[in-house]
Amino acid sequence: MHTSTTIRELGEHEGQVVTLRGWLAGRRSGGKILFLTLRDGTGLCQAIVEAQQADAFAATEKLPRESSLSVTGAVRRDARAAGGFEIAVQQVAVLHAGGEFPITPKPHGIDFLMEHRHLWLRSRRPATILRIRHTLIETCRTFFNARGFTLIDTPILSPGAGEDAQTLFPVDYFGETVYLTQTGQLYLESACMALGKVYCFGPTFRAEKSKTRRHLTEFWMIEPEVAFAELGDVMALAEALICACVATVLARHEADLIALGRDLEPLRRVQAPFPRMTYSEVAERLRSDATRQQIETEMAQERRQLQAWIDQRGTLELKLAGTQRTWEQDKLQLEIHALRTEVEDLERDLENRPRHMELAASFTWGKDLGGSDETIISRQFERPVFVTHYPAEAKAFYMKRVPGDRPVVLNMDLLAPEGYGEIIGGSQRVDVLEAAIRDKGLKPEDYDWYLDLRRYGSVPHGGFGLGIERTLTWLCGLKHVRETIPFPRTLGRMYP
RNA sequence: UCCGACGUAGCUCAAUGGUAGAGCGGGUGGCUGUUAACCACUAGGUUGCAGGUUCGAGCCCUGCCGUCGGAGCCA
Repeated sequence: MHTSTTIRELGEHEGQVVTLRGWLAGRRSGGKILFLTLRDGTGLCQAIVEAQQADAFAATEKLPRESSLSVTGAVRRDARAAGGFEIAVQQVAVLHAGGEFPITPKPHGIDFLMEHRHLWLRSRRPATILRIRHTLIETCRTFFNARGFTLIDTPILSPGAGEDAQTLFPVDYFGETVYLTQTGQLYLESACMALGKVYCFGPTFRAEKSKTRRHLTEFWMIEPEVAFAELGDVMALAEALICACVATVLARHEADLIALGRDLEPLRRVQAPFPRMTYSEVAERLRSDATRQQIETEMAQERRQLQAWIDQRGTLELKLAGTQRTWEQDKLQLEIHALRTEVEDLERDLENRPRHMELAASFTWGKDLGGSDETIISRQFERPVFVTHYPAEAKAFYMKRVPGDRPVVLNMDLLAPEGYGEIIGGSQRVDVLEAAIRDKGLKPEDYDWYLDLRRYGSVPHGGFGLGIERTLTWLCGLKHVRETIPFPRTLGRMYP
């Protein structure tokens, strides 16, 4: 029996005979020599099988990709191996010879990949994103723990609406209808009155019939709640949290982010203080000539980019027609395929722009900001932007009001830059509750326990919710939230 | 719920209304340093489903189903 090790630690065993256990990620053959690529969850490495090792050669010569196996052999340094080390195989034990693996090293469409999400996770890109997700979550927890917050697990089954009854998932609970939680907030407020500074982290569910790159029906949210906090304190907390998340992800995952194609410069610019605007200022800005001109400029740039990509594709296609060697054709076809996807995305974006411009130009005070409005505003800043003081009519009952002709609430949304939009929503909480509930057409008796919080020693308090998937989409520079969660639940997809 | 695009081999895509093809993946054979290897041969199709127009439909029309993107709503 030889030392078992992992691919990550291979370099520490140079010259020794070790055993690696993992999956067959790929194979190339050279007649009397095989180049296996092994994957074990810590990395990838090359294993060499020569024909003299007759048993090992026979065992792996036709082994399908993604079969599981353990290989034993000497670790040696070789510049030709990716990672710098390779293993010269002496023995192979096939743990399970698989069937033909559906996902090939060639491009696939998103529908096919999502249909095979359980297998797609083995590919490098999903695994990279999930590791960054792990870091993001760990950073959030560490951030709150270090500041004296107590973790409170709030229930997932709940008797009533947190925000909007229209978007609740009903569940049969021994003959009664209860709902999957949309937020832990109301329960968190109770715990806040007991422990001062608290946070919850868990899945939340919204039955929104939205099919956009920003939406999941099941997503994870981290929500802090702080006693004696006013809106400014809540904003300062959110700002510090985002700075910590960006800094930690940059520090630990620079290579991963580059592998995902993320431009690091915009992330490096994420430093406090973030710009702050009121809703009314945003409404004016949306309707302004400057914004219209900005969108037109962006569209002109996009059209130029689109033409450049189309020209580039044409050049590559010509080159492809004149190319003999197939490996070069292969590479050209991949580039053409990637360009085609980029062109399609950009064309779609350009199609939507006039509509978004129209929506912004005709924006009226009182509406909540739409996704396209957030995108427009967040493209105007290099750092995340706070938008505060939304119309009370557009927001939930539990936000504290500022009285006036057109009442606003002490709330804030944080918009991620580069067009990503809202990643945080929060507020200072209401203290005169019953009237607020009635104003929203809700029944106070449904919220009796929550009303108790204002009957027994209420204090000013506030908090916010951070959407993990949207934040991760922004950090990784992805086009769609569905890649940031292991098994996305969207309108129209429940499988696998 | 509404608007738009798409649906061809296991996968990614071609195919003026006129004989359904390529590459990858699979199979067989060859090659001792490959890097999403390469070379030769090979199998693989009810063109999403149901109607319609036409001498003739993958292509045109209608309906349905599915996927993708957007609006409303939202983290």
